[in-house]
Amino acid sequence: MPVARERFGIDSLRLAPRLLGAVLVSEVGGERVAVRITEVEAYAGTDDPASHAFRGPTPRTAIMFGPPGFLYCYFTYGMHWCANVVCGRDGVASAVLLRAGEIVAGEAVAQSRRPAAKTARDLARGPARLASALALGRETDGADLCDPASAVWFESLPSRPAREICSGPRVGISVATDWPWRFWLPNEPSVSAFKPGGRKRVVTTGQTGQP
DNA sequence: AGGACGATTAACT
DNA sequence: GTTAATCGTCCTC
Repeated sequence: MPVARERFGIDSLRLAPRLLGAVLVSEVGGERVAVRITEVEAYAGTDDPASHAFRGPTPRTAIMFGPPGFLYCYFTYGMHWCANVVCGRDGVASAVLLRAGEIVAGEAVAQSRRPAAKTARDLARGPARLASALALGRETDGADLCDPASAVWFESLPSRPAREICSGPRVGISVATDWPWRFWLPNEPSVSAFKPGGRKRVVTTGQTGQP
């Protein structure tokens, strides 16, 4: 059973830490793959210069301005797809980029989709790799994560953030680089290496955000 | 109509 | 550490 839509109806900064440890499942082409999310980034729509939604809705970003609980997939660098969870209330373009995870089911399928992956931890280490392992792309853009018949859904979503969470600047952006809106679980092999844009690591113990 | 660039990855030196 | 690959999207003319 998918997670109820109202669970996604919160701001990206509050949803992002809760997505750490969540299990996302995709069933595309009859093949099922599940991933435990270990790294995410929050994007705040029209308030966030790094967000695709910053300059208002376009055909590509329209899904982010709608109700929560949908998948926003976008194509980048001429060859890769990345996937976001649309959150926040209807009309507010809030979303969380899924940056990395650990494959917990369908590893052989994931490996067949990611032939370049040398080890299991590389299967979903990075946003485009995660999308590729789960076959998220043009076909799943706009997928309703809360529809029981959907090809993509969350099997679990922690009601509280993990006990220990790290945060730091987001990766691969050129604006708002000092906003610590990237979140990851410590000691996870699937979390991509830190890249230019920030060297600091802020360890948060205890719970993050509001209940 | 044209062009710059990107929420990246893999394969190099 | 560096760089090619590759094309949809969006901005400018």
